[in-house]
Amino acid sequence: MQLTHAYKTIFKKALEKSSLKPTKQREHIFSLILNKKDHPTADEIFTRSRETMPSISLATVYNCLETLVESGLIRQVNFERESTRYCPNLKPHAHFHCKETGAIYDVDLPASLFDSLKKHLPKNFEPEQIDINFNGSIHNTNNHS
Amino acid sequence: MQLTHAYKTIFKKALEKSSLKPTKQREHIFSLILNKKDHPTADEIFTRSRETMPSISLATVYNCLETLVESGLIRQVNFERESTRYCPNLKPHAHFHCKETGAIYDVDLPASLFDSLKKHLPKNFEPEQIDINFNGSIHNTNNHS
DNA sequence: AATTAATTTAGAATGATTCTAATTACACTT
DNA sequence: AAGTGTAATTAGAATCATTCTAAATTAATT
Repeated sequence: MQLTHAYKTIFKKALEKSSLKPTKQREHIFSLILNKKDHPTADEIFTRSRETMPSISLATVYNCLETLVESGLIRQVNFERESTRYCPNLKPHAHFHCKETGAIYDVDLPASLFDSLKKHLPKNFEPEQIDINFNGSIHNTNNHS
Repeated sequence: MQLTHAYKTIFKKALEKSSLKPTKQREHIFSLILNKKDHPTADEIFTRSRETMPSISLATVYNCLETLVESGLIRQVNFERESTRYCPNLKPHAHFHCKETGAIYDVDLPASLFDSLKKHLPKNFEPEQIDINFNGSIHNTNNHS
């Protein structure tokens, strides 16, 4: 539940670039998301935060998540109208949502694929973010069937 | 605000396949979405419905939209946590969301692109639906700048 | 120590959607 | 045509994630 020195620097730099302060709460939530990469919801983050920071409030969790997203340290992931989830993986990737378990998996994609997607937009469309979401199920690959 | 004969057949067939009934309300809402392809929300559909069917309720609109989605006649489109929007375009395509105006545009994509996306999934991941959402702005292409 | 601005906090408010229970519509028997 | 049963519709209450509000706290600066 501690940021490495490297991440602490990234964290401070990113916040200061938007003239935001690297507070205890923001750092706590950032480290929590970094260290358990399971795409938690705000409420799950709230519960986990309180284990080591019992005084934190839900509003603060929402506030911190917003500032972390704004400063580019984490990404939001939305599936249908489920609660927003948060993801520390900043590499180009997609998400797979298992409709049976509700789990979300990162799917790495080459940047070239994002480029070819962009080619299909009209020239004056300027995408800032591209979200690719798979929805489906995960087959049990039982050996020796 | 009337379905063509061809669409009426498609409509009936699709519902009957799931043993659902082609009611007045369902047909009304389907025709409304087909004829104004601007990705309306449930609430917008509710308002438009009442113009010609004043007795319809919001709950019915939600119910009908659910059955139309289930029977594959329309698709849901979600951007962040905004209200769900509905789309009658069943061809493979993506959506572009203009963050300035909030408007949503269809972006046609070749099926081959969806295929190459699928190739990046682990073998036991079975996608049922792939959502591709662009978020950004639309530049004003002023001539003679 | 006093001033200021930003952040955190608790709890209320919001808003989209879903749920509930009652009513209505319709297909199928008698 | 009346009766029965099932599905669909309806109004309004309930839910739940998120945002808002206003007060309290914190930290940096004078």
